[in-house]
Amino acid sequence: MTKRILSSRARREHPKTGRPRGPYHHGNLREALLQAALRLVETVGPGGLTLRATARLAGVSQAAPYRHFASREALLAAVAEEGFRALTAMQRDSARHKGDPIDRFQALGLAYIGFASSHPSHFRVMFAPEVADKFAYPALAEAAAEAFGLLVDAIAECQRAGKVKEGDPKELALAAWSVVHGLSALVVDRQLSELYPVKVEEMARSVTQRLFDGLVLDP
Amino acid sequence: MTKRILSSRARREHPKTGRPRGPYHHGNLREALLQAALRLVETVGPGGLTLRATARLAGVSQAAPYRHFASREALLAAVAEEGFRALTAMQRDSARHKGDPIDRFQALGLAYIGFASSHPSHFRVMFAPEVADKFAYPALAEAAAEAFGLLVDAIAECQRAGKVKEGDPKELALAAWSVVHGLSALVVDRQLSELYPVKVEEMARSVTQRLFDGLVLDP
DNA sequence: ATCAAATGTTAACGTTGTCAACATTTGCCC
DNA sequence: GGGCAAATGTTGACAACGTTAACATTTGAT
Repeated sequence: MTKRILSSRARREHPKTGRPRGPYHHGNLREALLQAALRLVETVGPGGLTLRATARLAGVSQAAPYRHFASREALLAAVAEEGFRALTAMQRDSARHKGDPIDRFQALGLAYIGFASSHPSHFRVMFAPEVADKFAYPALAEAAAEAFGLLVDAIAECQRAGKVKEGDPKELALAAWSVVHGLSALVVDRQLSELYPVKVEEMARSVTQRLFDGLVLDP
Repeated sequence: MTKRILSSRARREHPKTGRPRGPYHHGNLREALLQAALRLVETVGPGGLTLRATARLAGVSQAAPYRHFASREALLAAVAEEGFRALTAMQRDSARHKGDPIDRFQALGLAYIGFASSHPSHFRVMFAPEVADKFAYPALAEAAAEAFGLLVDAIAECQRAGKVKEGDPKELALAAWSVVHGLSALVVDRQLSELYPVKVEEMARSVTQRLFDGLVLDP
């Protein structure tokens, strides 16, 4: 049996609240709230991602989310975690079919920028100050670390293949992360509107190329 | 005569609001509000930077700010603008005494990261999503453009001195901006907490060096 | 079957952004 | 100087929000 998600609880509407009067228990409210939040963040942006709006979209009362998320911050953390997982998946996917380690590495960076520019609001939540301490949410911290780990591994792979300079792969990966994250943040925060939007891919290639010029070993 | 700033309006307190009952007109409320907002953003962070708190700190009523700022967003834009001006000043200052164009260029980048890590909350407001369209605030757009212009000019100078590859200086500057902005954002958003905080300067040098490796012409 | 735990609801509280209505002050024009 | 409009302040209201307390319903273990 498929799980019901969002506000599709059965039965008829409550005359006062207008909320569909479903079975008292939702069945999988946590997941439904997360889906509702993800939908909200894309449609109305991070500012419109409120607990009450999420509850409305999921078809439950304003206080129901507190059984599953301790606070708005906790909901944002869950949304951010989901973002890191989606980002990681997108990066893996775009690197999968590249044979050359350098190509794989570049694909990761381009996918990062691609994710940011195609899901700007979601990307912002992933780095929003509202989640003051990421490490208070271990699942979030782990999802974020996995994304960074992808870069570190790719660098190490390039080094093993003799295609990138020696050095601590973490340090090199930090430089790489900084470039792609920086361009992503500038794009998402509309600091580059003069050039926006078609040239994002072009800028991404240019910017990552500048970095490679510094990392790659020429024969 | 010196201008009164913040809540130092004369006379005695109002028995109900507790607010000092000063002369009805403040004299320079816009500036006082801006100073109050700058103080707030450093003490309580971007989330605590509310219109009402700003008004309280400036010693005026909750609605008074609306005579000078159309909305909270407008106040945030003014704070952001002030941030870009401070950043530009810091960058200029740290590059002033460098003779070599490359050194000047690196100083700009290090100053950028230095500003971000020493004023994280202010830095966040400068790139916050609440100010949806920077170009709705021409003074803000201009202040931001000036900071970017600093980088572009420094690159062009390096090129004239034959120290950096040929190419559109804007494009090269974008790569540079991306690196320093990316590292700044990662530091400010506490993505690098394992390494934090003493190593920021070290990371900054490392990361900018990686970029230079790609830009600088070796003899 | 019973009863505690899990999970939902309603109703409040304080805070916020914003606006309308009103008050005071300032500065200009005669 | 006197009067009057504009500038700039105040008060009081409203809706939306996060959060909590008190209560209701359902579920699952014994």
